[in-house]
Amino acid sequence: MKTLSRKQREVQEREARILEVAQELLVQHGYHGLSMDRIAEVLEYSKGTMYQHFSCKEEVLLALANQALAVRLQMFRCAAAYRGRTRERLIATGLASELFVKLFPHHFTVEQVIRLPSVWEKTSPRRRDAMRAFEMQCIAVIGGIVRDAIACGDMELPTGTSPEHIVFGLWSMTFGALSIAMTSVSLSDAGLQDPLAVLHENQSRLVDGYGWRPLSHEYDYQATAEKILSTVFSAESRAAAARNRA
Amino acid sequence: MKTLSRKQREVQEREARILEVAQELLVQHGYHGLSMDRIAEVLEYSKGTMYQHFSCKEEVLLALANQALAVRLQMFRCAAAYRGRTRERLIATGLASELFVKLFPHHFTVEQVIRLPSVWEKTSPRRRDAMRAFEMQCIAVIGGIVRDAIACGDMELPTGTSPEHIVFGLWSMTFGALSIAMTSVSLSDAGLQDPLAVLHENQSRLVDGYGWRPLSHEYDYQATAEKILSTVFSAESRAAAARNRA
DNA sequence: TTCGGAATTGACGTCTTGTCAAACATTGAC
DNA sequence: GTCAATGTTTGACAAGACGTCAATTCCGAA
Repeated sequence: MKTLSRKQREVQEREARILEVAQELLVQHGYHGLSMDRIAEVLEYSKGTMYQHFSCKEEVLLALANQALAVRLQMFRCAAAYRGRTRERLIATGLASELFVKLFPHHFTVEQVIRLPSVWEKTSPRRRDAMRAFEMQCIAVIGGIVRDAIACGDMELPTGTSPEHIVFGLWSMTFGALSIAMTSVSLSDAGLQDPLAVLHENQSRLVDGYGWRPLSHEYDYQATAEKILSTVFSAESRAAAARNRA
Repeated sequence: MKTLSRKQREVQEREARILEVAQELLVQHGYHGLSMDRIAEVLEYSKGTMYQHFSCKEEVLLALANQALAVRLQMFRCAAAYRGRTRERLIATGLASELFVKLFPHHFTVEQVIRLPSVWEKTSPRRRDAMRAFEMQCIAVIGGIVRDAIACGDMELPTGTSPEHIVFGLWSMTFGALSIAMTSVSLSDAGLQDPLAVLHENQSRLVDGYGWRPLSHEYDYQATAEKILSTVFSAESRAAAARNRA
């Protein structure tokens, strides 16, 4: 029993190291620079051993994605637990997404690649389901805030509009804005020097459009954001700032 | 002179055929199924000849992207020329994006791939600039509608907010929603059966949030959308419907 | 017909993924 | 301590992709 569990621990340990190296290669040399051979070479294991852990390269990527998504879900839960008005809690989740992309810049590439049908197809149902579960739980966290807002009278939704509609709106806008900001080259040429600030404005306007009180001109949400960054996510925002400097 | 131009025509013709085949392979076998060897095999040319036209595989992809983007820009311009209130013209451009992704489903994969840094790096400045130019012109078209709205009093923007901010909001939301809808598997599990309808609602709410008149509850924009689809984009919407059936 | 430059070819070098038989290590029974 | 059985690790190998380039073919002009 003891020896078995030691073996198991060794296997888990090595799996973690594989992902560590994979992430490092991804950060340093991009997607092109990530290969099973190179991971094996760095870790001084043979390629065969790699394939004992992950049946294909795509599985490594999806495992990497899931690792990061677990952290993101945790951050979302911290954000949703912020003690404040419902709309402030929503802002906290928005800040969580931004800090997440700053802290895990490689995750963006990973998600871009993993979502390609020809890559997705090769992954295992087990890990696919894990990823879906993370996605659903993130939606549920934000959806919960929306429901709280309705319950406490901060907002009314017309019949036919479910809380998930707002979640989808914020999700798509945030995802889209970060995607474009990360990959598009000509934004500042088009008069968009600070896409993050513009994203914040648009998020506010969208939520205003749903009549979620207090509306953006009735309340100092800038102060809310600063407070959240310095309390709930103080460690994360310091780490992100440090990374920005480097 | 005459013979030279005939040669040139032959070259252009072949280039078009290469892109045709590349698109077909992409649609039928996904990104994984697209290779230079296979294009050459289908066209019964040698691989070397392929590389006379495109210096690498990435160039083929970017050429494909630019081909589609030219069509999209054209569609945007048609949309913006719709004779109606400014907000109706905006809706026309939204419909144009949707029809575009329905008519060029492969373009989505292409853009996803081309935006990967390790792919983008290998492309030529010439084609990169072309892509950037298409992007900027699309922004300019929508930006023009926003400016018209301000000029005719349909909307006021606070100081510090440029028309491009709204463009970015709509762009990111639409891009994000379509991305998620195309690649995410668990949407209907999360209560989002019809992401396109939800996108429309969110676009309306965002524009409402900017106070662009007439607001969504003051006007029948559903009717506008139907009219646009049956007039400006009647050919495109019929083609998209036919493709949906298949 | 012949010549010279341009276009075309496909074998080749290199890299990557994923497999598998053989070598090696570990365990538990005696 | 020995040994067989079981599990693990290895690296050579097959398959397939990209991109190159020397050799060949083609073609128009003289």
